[in-house]
Amino acid sequence: MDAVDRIFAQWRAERPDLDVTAMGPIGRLSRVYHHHARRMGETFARHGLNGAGFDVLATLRRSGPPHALSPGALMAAMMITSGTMTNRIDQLVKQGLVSRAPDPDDARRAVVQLTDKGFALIDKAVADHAQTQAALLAPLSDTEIAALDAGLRKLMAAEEDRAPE
Amino acid sequence: MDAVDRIFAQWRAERPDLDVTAMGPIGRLSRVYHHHARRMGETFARHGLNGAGFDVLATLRRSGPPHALSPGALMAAMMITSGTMTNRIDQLVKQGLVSRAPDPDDARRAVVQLTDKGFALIDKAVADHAQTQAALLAPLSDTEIAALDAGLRKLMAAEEDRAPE
DNA sequence: TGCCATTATCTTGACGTCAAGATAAAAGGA
DNA sequence: TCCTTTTATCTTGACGTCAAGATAATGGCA
Repeated sequence: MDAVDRIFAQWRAERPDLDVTAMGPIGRLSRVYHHHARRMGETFARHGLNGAGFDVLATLRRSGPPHALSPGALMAAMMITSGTMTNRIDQLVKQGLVSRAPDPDDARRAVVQLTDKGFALIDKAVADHAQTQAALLAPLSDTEIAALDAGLRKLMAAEEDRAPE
Repeated sequence: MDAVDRIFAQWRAERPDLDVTAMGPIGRLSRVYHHHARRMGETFARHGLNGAGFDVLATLRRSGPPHALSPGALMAAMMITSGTMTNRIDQLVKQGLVSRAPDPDDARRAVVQLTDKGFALIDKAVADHAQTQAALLAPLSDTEIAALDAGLRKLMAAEEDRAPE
């Protein structure tokens, strides 16, 4: 009987005409997500970052040498809007973690690249982050993780089918 | 091979020293959560609400007659800060969906209560919401939903143990 | 070549959230 | 009773995000 079960029971009592069975898994997923976000945010903060900044640095880092992408490519990778991307890059430039230069081949484009400082920072932060993520799943056995992941994978696939453009 | 698998493969190539196995389930959970939030937001919008307003109205509705709670009780139910709560109530009062009155027994407290208009609105909106939630889980069989929920429940329990105050 | 639709990025304004602090009332001990 | 601590709510300022629109360069077609 957790917090979501209690909400479920309240709805059963107040609106017995409704089928609220989906509420359990969806409500728990939301709570777990927010818990993960908070824990990971603490990890990022230890490196002077927030989730937004970490995402950009990590995307550049894992893209491999020369650790440079256009704002548009970063946007696509993170599923955020252009205004958000501009803002994120501004902050990281201000912190000296990435550089922004015009693209010589297409003047509409910019090239966002990890600085040495940004590279060193993200390489440490991502190692810390991987440990945090492992800790978040530690309550589950490998079998349980696999079952959870299978369900999530199927839900994610359904979503990607839905918005194919 | 979904988007998260591709990110995973990039990390394996760039940082083979790290154990990034937890990234898959956690990354997928985040994506699924954001997809759910977007879909549910569309449902709320059809009723002139956003997720914040829906949460407040739904919490009051399922609390049963007289459909009234203090801001503090609402805060605890939704795990948000006091400033956020004040703002949410302000918006709903402005829309005529809830009333805010001083508590006669404790002048520090307020009593937030559903208006008739708010009651009628949430009763329709929550029915719509239940359907949306069911649709979000439709890609999974009952067995798969149970397996997913079992994992989430365990993660949620671990979180609640962690912050027991 | 010249023009127009498309693409890429940045700007603006609004929103919801939080952290920290202000205000005010209640509760409890001396 | 008085005073301190605790509790409940609201205020303020900052942040990250988005939607819509502005700006500017590219590419394809006539």
